[in-house]
Amino acid sequence: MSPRPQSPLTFEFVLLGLLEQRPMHGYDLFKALDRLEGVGLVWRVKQSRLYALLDRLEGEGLLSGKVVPSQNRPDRREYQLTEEGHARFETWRASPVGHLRDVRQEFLARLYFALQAGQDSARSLVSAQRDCCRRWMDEMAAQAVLLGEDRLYEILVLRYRISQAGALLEWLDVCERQI
Amino acid sequence: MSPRPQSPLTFEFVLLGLLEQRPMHGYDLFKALDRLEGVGLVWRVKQSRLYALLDRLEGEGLLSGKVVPSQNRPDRREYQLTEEGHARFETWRASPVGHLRDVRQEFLARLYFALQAGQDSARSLVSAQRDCCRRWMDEMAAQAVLLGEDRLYEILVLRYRISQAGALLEWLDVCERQI
DNA sequence: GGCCGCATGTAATCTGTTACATGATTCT
DNA sequence: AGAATCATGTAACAGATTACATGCGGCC
Repeated sequence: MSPRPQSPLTFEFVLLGLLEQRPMHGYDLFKALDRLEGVGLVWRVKQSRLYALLDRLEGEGLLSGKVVPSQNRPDRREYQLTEEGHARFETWRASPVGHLRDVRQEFLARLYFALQAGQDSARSLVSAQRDCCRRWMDEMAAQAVLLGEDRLYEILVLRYRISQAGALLEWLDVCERQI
Repeated sequence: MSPRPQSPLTFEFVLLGLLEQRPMHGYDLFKALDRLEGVGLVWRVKQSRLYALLDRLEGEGLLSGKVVPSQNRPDRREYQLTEEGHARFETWRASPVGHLRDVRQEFLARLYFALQAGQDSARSLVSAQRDCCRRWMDEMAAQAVLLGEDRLYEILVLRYRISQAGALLEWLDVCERQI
């Protein structure tokens, strides 16, 4: 077993996804994320962090980088996915997120790559996420019943979550229609 | 100028708020946050982090702690707000949050303490937050107009945000009615 | 001449998590 | 007898942010 200590959790997958489209070097990735477009709309990164993450992902065996020499400029280090990196990314892209709070960044990022992968990927992601979301709704509705009427704050918090989940469901429907 | 390097950003205020109600020691705070009730519903903390934060807040001059000796048990360290801690907390509690993403934890925490402080505090917080939220909506609507029809992903992201903000507005109305 | 873009990072610091440590008391 | 609660932390590590460093080429 080679030293592969940590599994990437969230943002790392965005890097894998961008590199799946085509091999790039760090600066390219930075520019891709620094514009208010595509995934860059939901997830930005500092340059120093980016380089550190690329290092780590290579250490974990999900990326492999090779140096491309160039004159006048510093050598560039071009990264591409390994097979394991590829496999892990596909799994990530196809799964819904498990918490309402992860929709804002994580689900939107998955959706971006699913759309790149084609209508079918995107539709099935959206529909899986909707199933999840319905389950959250049911759980929260069940919790609401247990709450005494005097717990004003707790009731409001729960209602907040339910209303956010409700809006999410409607938006997922919109997505399905637009894709 | 005493050494007060950092201003507390988010969770620290929750601690200030709990200590405003009555002086407590670390373990009390931990228990208060560890139950699925009140602020504990939206913000939890690990014990080790909690003790570290209390240290820091004392170093920043927002809390002062004094040791209360006890036999059989380790001595407890009881914290209370300093005047500056008090002032900073009041400011925090009365202001709306500046980003949609901060509603989930930060606004809900402020609401908790605003409710404790009385109906008027809570109502004025809710109404200030609604004004903010309306402004977000306007900004996003303006952005949406600039977007070409071919930018499917960008449109969906924007719609997601708008739908979340819309649900938030409705929920804020509910809050106002319930308080 | 000065600033922006290209292209890479390192170093220091801050923040948070995980795991560990202690030791009495009260509940089951 | 064993588990949970009381009450405090420390130490080691992981992660992110901030600031700094370099140096060329092209544009205004």
